[in-house]
Amino acid sequence: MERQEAETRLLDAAESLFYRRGVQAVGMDDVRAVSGVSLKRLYGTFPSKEALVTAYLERRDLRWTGDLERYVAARGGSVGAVFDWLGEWFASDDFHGCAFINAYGELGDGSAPVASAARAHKERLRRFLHRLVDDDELAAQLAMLVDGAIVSAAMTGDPGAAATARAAAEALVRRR
Amino acid sequence: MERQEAETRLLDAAESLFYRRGVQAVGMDDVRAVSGVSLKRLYGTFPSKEALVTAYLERRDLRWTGDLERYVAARGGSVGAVFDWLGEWFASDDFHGCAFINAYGELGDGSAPVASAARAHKERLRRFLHRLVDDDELAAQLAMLVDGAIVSAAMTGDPGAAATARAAAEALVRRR
DNA sequence: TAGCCTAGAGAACGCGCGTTCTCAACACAG
DNA sequence: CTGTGTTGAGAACGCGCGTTCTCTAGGCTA
Repeated sequence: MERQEAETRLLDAAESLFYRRGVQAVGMDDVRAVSGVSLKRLYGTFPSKEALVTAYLERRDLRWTGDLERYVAARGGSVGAVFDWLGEWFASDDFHGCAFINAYGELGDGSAPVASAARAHKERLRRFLHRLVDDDELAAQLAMLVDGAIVSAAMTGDPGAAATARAAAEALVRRR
Repeated sequence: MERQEAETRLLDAAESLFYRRGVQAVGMDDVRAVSGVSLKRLYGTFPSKEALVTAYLERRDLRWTGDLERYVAARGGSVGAVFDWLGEWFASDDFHGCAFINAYGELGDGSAPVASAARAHKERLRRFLHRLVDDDELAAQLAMLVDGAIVSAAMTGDPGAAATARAAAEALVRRR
C-alpha cells in the first residue's frame, strides 16, 4: 500500500470513528481494523494517537470551513445562507455535533495540540463571519449563534435549531 | 462517618474532579482520595461510576439553575441579568465551560443516563428563559446565545463573551 | 472477657488500550 | 538460488482503571 493512500485511509477511518463515538471510546486497533492499515504502518505514519487526532481535526477543519464558504459564496455571501447550510448539516445522517467542541470538552486542557486545533477552528469560523459582515461584535454574536445552534441540534436532535438561529441572525444583521 | 455526610463528600469530590478534568480522566480512586470516603462505602452509596456521574450532574443542575434564577429574580427578571450572571461565572476561577455540554460531548450516546441528564439541564434552562420572555422562539434563541457564549468563553478564556451575547440578546428582546 | 458485626485500607482481578516487538512471508538484487 | 530488506499479522507488554475481595482493627453486646 502506498504511503499516501495509507494516510488517507487512516484519516478517513479516524474521522468516521472519532467523530461518531468520541476520541477516548475509540482504540487504535479500531482505526487499524476500519482503515485496513497495519498497526506498524499506522505508527509509522502518525507517531501517536494524539498526532492522529490532531491530524483528523485539522483535515476536518479545512473541509468543513471550505464547504461552508463555498456554499455561502454560491448564494451571494448572505448570512442566512450560513444557517441554511447548518440546517442541511443538522439533518444529515452523520451529524453528531461539533467535532471541535466535542474534542475540546473531552480532552480539554489534557491535550495542548487538540485544544489548539479546536481554538483554531473557532477562530477560522469567526474570521469567515467577519468577512461577511465586516463588524467585530456582530461576527462574534453570529459565531455564538452558530455554536449554540449546533449544541442545541446535537442534544435535542432537532434540525430546526438552524432556522431558529437564522431568524435571530437576520434580526441582528438588519439592526445594523 | 455518617451515610449522609459520605454522600455529600462524594458529590463534592466528584464535582470538583469531573468538572475540572473531565469524566474519563478521573478514576474512582481519585474520588476516594479527595472525598476521604473508602471505596467500599463509595460503592455502597453509588453502585457504579455512571451512577456517581449522573448524581453529580443532577445536583449541579439544581444548584446552577437555582443560582441563576435567584440572581435574575433579584434584578427584576430582566434578560440582561442572565448574561450578567454568566459574565460573573465566566470570570470565576473554576469556570471550565458547561459541565453538561462537556459530559455529553465526552460520553455522548455512550451513556443514556448522562445524555438524559444533559438534555434535562438544557430543557430546564430553556423553560426558565421562556418564563422570562413568554415566547417560544425567543426563548430558544436566547438559549442558543447562552450556550454559544459559554462555549466561546470556555475556549477563548475571554469572559467578555457574556457582554457580547448580552448585547445580542437585548437586541432580540427589544425587537418584539 | 468472648463473640460478632461493621467499616476501612488496600490488595487483587479482569479487562482494555497505547505502544512495541516477533516472526514469517515475500520481493528483489546479485 | 541465496541472501537481505521490507511489510503485515498479531502477540506481547505495561499500565491504568472499574469493581470486588480479603484481612484486620475496633466497638458493641452479653
